[in-house]
Order: sequence, then C-alpha cells, then structure tokens
Amino acid sequence: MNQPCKCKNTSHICNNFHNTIEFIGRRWMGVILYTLMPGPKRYHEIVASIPGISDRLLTERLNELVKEGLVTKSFLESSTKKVEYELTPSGLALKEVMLAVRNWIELREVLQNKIESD
Amino acid sequence: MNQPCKCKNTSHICNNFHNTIEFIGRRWMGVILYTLMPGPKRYHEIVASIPGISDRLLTERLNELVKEGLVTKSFLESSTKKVEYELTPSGLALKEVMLAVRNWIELREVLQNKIESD
DNA sequence: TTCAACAACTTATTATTAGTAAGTTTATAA
DNA sequence: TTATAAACTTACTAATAATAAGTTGTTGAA
Repeated sequence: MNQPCKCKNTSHICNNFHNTIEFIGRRWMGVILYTLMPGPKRYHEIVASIPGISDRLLTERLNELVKEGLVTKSFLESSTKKVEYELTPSGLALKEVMLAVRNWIELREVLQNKIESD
Repeated sequence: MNQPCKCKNTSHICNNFHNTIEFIGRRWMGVILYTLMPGPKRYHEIVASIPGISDRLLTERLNELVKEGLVTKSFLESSTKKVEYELTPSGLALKEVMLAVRNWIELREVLQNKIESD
C-alpha cells in the first residue's frame, strides 16, 4: 500500500496518508478490523458479528488485509475448510486509530448538542 | 450520519463507528479534511493542494462535509463566486484521528522492517 | 452410508460510485 | 470588450460494490 515517506520537502499531502485512510475506510474494512481486535476469529464468526456483510465482500476484504500484512490466515486441523483470521502486530496497532474514531464520535455528539442549544 | 449510540446492549458493531470510519474514508475525504486542518481555504486553493482530485468530486465531498456539519461554506465579499471552506469544531476535532493514522503509518514501517529482518 | 447442512469460497450479473470531459455563470483584469 | 479565472453543473464512461446463485470439501445425524 505505502512507500517510504518522502513528504518532508513538498507542500502536498502525503500519499501514504491518502492511501491509508482510504484503505481502512473501504466498505466494511473498519468493522472487519474492529471485530478482529479482541482475538482471532473464524470466517463464519466474522460473518455473524457483522450484520449485513456479504460473503463475497468479506472474502475480498480479508484477502486485501492479508496482502497488506495486517491479518494472517491460517488453516486449522490440517483441513482446507477451517480457517482462522488473526491480526498481525501492524493490524493490532490500528486499535489506536479505532479508539480515536470512537472518541471523536462521542466528542462530536457533545459539540453538536452544544451548538444546537446556543 | 450518526444516531445516538445504543450499542451498550448488543454484541454487534456500533453503526456509528461503521458509518464514521467509512465516511472519513470515502475517496478524497481524508485529504480534504487534512488540507483544511491549518485553517480556511478557498475552493481553488484546495484543488491546488490535492493533486489529482477532480472538481466534480471535490464539490461533492465538500457538500457532504457541509451537510454533516464538519465544514462551513461562506461567501466572501458579498460575491457569489468567492467561497471559503472552513472546519467546524467537530471537523477540527478529527485532527486526533488524522494524527493516529499518521502515527500508525510510522509504527507500521518499524514493525514491517523488524519482521523482515528477523 | 448417504443425505443434508455447513464452511469458505467463486462466478455472473446488476447497481452504485468515481472519474473524465465539456459546458455554464458571474467576476475581475488587461 | 475581451479574455481569463472561480466555482460549479451536466453528461457520459469506468471502476467498485451488492446480490444472488453455484462450487467444493467437511461434518453430523438417520
């Protein structure tokens, strides 16, 4: 996804930032990462915890996450039909971003209410 | 975008979280917000600081931001053809999220290099 | 032991979103 | 007064996502 950053000497926006925020903002990506935060999950467990997601998109998003090194896929019990997905250290490190988003949601509610009551 | 959060009593993922992370992750949204962080900008200044963005999409994203109360649009000098876009307090509060994303990018580089050299 | 249901996809088709290009309107500058 | 620029708007094409159905191996009950 990203190259080593060379943004020190330009006035433009860092491409890594651009790529990253749109990558984790792709449809379902955020919630997939979020459900994996507590620990590894199997495919159908992810489906169960994300109402509305289609299996096609889930497969696609999980593949992208594996490709980017944020998630690992492992086969359980030497079976090709039992898989488990788990966040890598890089993936787990996104927790800070998730928390920042959650904090913002709460902060925003406060700010909007304040404005309405002015 | 969001409703008051009722997630305390469900095992599912918060819809506000889902909506929010995909809203700020829509194409160009992140970089538009990022360029507005230092202060208000005129339309053509935003175009100039985001290489590759089309004016159609920029207009669309700015309208969405205004609608969500993250940006205000004001007309300068009683002219209909000079506009300025500025972050609201809610919009500005997204800075924490942006910083978390930037931190993650750096952290990830460290983690990936560490893994490669193992 | 076979038949049904499940896990984890894959393929095909339709709908939504984004990108490109050209046109519009008011304002300013030469 | 004519040209250029600012800030859109419209029309059309390309890319991405959603829906629905089909595939392949696995497990579990009758």
